[in-house]
Amino acid sequence: MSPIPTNIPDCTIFMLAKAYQKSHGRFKALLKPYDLTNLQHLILEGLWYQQGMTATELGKLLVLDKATLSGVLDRMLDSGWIKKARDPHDGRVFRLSTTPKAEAIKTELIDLRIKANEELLEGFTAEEKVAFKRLLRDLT
Amino acid sequence: MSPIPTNIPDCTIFMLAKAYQKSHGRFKALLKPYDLTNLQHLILEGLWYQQGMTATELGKLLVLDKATLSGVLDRMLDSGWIKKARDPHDGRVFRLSTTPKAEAIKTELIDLRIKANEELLEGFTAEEKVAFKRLLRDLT
DNA sequence: TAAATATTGTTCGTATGCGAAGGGTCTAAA
DNA sequence: TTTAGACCCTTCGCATACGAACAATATTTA
Repeated sequence: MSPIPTNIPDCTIFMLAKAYQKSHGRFKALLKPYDLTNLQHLILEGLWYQQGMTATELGKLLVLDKATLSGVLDRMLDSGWIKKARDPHDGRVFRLSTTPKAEAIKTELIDLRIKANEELLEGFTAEEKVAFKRLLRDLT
Repeated sequence: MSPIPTNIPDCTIFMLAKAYQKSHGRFKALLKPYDLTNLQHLILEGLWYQQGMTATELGKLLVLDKATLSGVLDRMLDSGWIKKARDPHDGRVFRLSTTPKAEAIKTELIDLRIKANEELLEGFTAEEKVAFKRLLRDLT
């Protein structure tokens, strides 16, 4: 990852995009051995947070478009990470949950995410970490 | 844009993704009247910073993959925002520059970008703005 | 100079990401 | 109970994003 030139116009949107790009790329590399994409990992974490959600609920939790979810859920179904089950009370809905294949590496993946976050912020002091996370949250 | 739930695991990568998603979406809406995407706008700003760059140089400045650039540059050529000219000294290279169509709204677009950045950070104090931008830059 | 290597840009494959349209299902109003 | 509206999911279209392979061109090396 190249460093960003310093004499360009002041643009927080751009800095945000590049900070995201960098953190995404690093975590992507960490996930590669597991044959998981960042989005697929995020969906697993979402289901570990709450099993049995519908796609709409999952989309609200993760702030993702349902059109984006539709495709990735299919691929995760094919690759055996998640299950879909029709809701007996609502024929429109699928209930989503993880499979044993996902459960088998659950703690490993969560540790990996924690470590990736720590590495991302390793250059910050404890105060800077707190401040940065608070400001980031205020942005959303 | 839905607010992010507060009781999920602490994940800066996710917060960064959502902050980027939000700023990207807002600026996207501002750019829509001009028939420009965020990436196309970014490329125009890059060329306004320095005209005559090659695609590789532009990619280094904006931290973008050459494969990503190849497609968007073609579309911007077709829609008349930029020009390509072969370098007389290096047959592999195209020199990129903006067209009069882009120059005609240059100040308007730069003002729009400045305004979008101000709106993004409008909830922050002056000190918070400085701190956030510094921490963001340190991340990259 | 000739061959090996490096650089530039394109193309392909795969995976997001989202707006819009559409079909199936549920709910509520008439 | 019929039906209009709301809700859920899928599909399509378009635009990123990037790794890998590739052709054309430069540069370096033997």
